Amino acid sequence: MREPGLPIGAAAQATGIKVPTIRYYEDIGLIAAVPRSVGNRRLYDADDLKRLTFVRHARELGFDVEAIRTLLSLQDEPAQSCAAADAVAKARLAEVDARIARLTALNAELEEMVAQCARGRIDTCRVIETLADGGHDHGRLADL
Amino acid sequence: MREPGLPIGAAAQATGIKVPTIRYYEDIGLIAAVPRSVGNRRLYDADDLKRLTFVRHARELGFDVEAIRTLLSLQDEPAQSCAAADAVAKARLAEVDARIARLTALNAELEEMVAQCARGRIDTCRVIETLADGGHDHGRLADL
DNA sequence: CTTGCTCCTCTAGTCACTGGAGGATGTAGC
DNA sequence: GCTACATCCTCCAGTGACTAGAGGAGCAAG
Repeated sequence: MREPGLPIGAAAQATGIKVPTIRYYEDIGLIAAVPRSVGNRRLYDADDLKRLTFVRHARELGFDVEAIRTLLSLQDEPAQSCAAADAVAKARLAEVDARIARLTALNAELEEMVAQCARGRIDTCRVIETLADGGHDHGRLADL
Repeated sequence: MREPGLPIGAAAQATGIKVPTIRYYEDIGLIAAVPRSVGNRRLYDADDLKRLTFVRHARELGFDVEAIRTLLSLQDEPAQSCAAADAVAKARLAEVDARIARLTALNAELEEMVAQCARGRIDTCRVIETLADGGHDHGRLADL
């Protein structure tokens, strides 16, 4: 039972995902290809919009595309999906916690820099020196 | 007064930046090209290591390459650099604060998801439903 | 029937790296 | 001096998750 559905622009508005991004998701197989109109336009019905909204929300929560793929496949299974979905969510949670910790440390350091800069004379400004000192090993360069 | 200096591998170890990344920084002109040995190997002296460390630390603090370029150019100017460096740091601080706020909200939502899943029976797992609901508009997809 | 919008595909660009191929150089042991 | 072997060199391609543009086709209104 597929109703005709909306063209991609309307789907984009409805879901808050940009048009090229929707096409991209189809390209990489994250979202199945939807049926086309006679004039070859994509048509999105209510179910498709739901799936797109699911993806958007998951992306907002920081799940990467692979995780979302997993989640989407779990969605179709009835039973044990819970443990698996839980694992994905927990992994994400751990990442988020780590990031918050890192950013908090970072915040403290930046605030110190700005404070020193604000009250010091020009020759005592230590914004750059603070950075150059090498500092306190916040972790790797990767994925702040 | 340039001492001979270390080869790139040792520089990488000393600064915590990977070898290809150091070469990449030179490529994009973030770091000036260092002198080479007779055998065409890059040689890094103490000053170069300082500059690399500066870059690493700035990247850890979440500055993007353009901001670091600005910071590095400010470093060479004597006087007004403080105000400019301060502005860069402040802008970055605001971003960091925003990120922390976002991640904290996200953390709460993930924890709720996981908690519901953990104590519920299989058929009451709500990880996927929570995602599918479309949720509370945390902002854009971009730069979590 | 023309204007102007939305849509199509395809290609290339973004950012900050990361990895590999294929070849040159440096060092340690024999 | 010779042989391993590690380290270095350059260049090119790939990553993730899009984003932007070219060039063309479809569609709805006046």
